[in-house]
Amino acid sequence: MESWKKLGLAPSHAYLLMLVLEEPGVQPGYAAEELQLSPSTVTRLLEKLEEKKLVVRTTEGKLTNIYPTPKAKELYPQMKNCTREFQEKYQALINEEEASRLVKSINRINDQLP
Amino acid sequence: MESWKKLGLAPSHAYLLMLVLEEPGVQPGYAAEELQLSPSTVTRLLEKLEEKKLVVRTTEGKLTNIYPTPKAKELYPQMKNCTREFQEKYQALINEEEASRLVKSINRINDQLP
DNA sequence: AAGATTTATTTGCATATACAAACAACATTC
DNA sequence: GAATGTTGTTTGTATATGCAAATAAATCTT
Repeated sequence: MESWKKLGLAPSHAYLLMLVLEEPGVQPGYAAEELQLSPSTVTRLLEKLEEKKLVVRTTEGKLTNIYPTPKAKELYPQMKNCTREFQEKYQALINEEEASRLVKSINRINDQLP
Repeated sequence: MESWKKLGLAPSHAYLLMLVLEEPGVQPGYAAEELQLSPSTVTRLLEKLEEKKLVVRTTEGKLTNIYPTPKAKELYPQMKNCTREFQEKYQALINEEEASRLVKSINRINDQLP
């Protein structure tokens, strides 16, 4: 988590921002599903990201599109680094097969949930 | 989660209360470790439980002991029921071996964490 | 086309939780 | 035994998050 602090972004903000960078124009509802958050939480995260001039929202009718600003684009490589660091740290910490077993278990269970 | 509502207790409150019922006189710090919560969170939960006359705190020196009230003791069977219901619901939902594999994975990983 | 239903987003309010600082009692050291 | 450090608990403040209601736009019904 250390790494994120340098960026001045909480992980949840950063993950949303990366999604916006990877799919410019993405809509809040889709982002909510993708990140497994409620729509209202996404709205709150977007408020913060907008304050920080990292995204802009354009609303047309009932749809809203989210776009990254240039400032956000500059941050992208650093954010990628953070996710990499994070993974490396945890893969060192957690035995690798164990982690992949866990991920598989979780995915299988997820498939079975309603 | 339905089941808990009837009791008027959020699950986290109920789990703390059950701990207190099972180990009367337990201390906040110990409860925090046991429930994997921070001490401050336990304090906040205790405030609520005390308001509802389900526990009492007695402070001597820097130590605090938590005791269940008779009212809490009456609730115990119902709370036990809730945990049972909850488990049954999820074991029906999730394939059983899968769940136990997952629990094992999580435990193994937990053992390896610092 | 007016009214009813559905859908996407935002707001108001509530809860859970933590971190850091404050506090209070105890323990250590010189 | 006064100063310093340690430990257990509580407060102040902040963040993350969700549910239910409000809003607003799109779609369907008749």
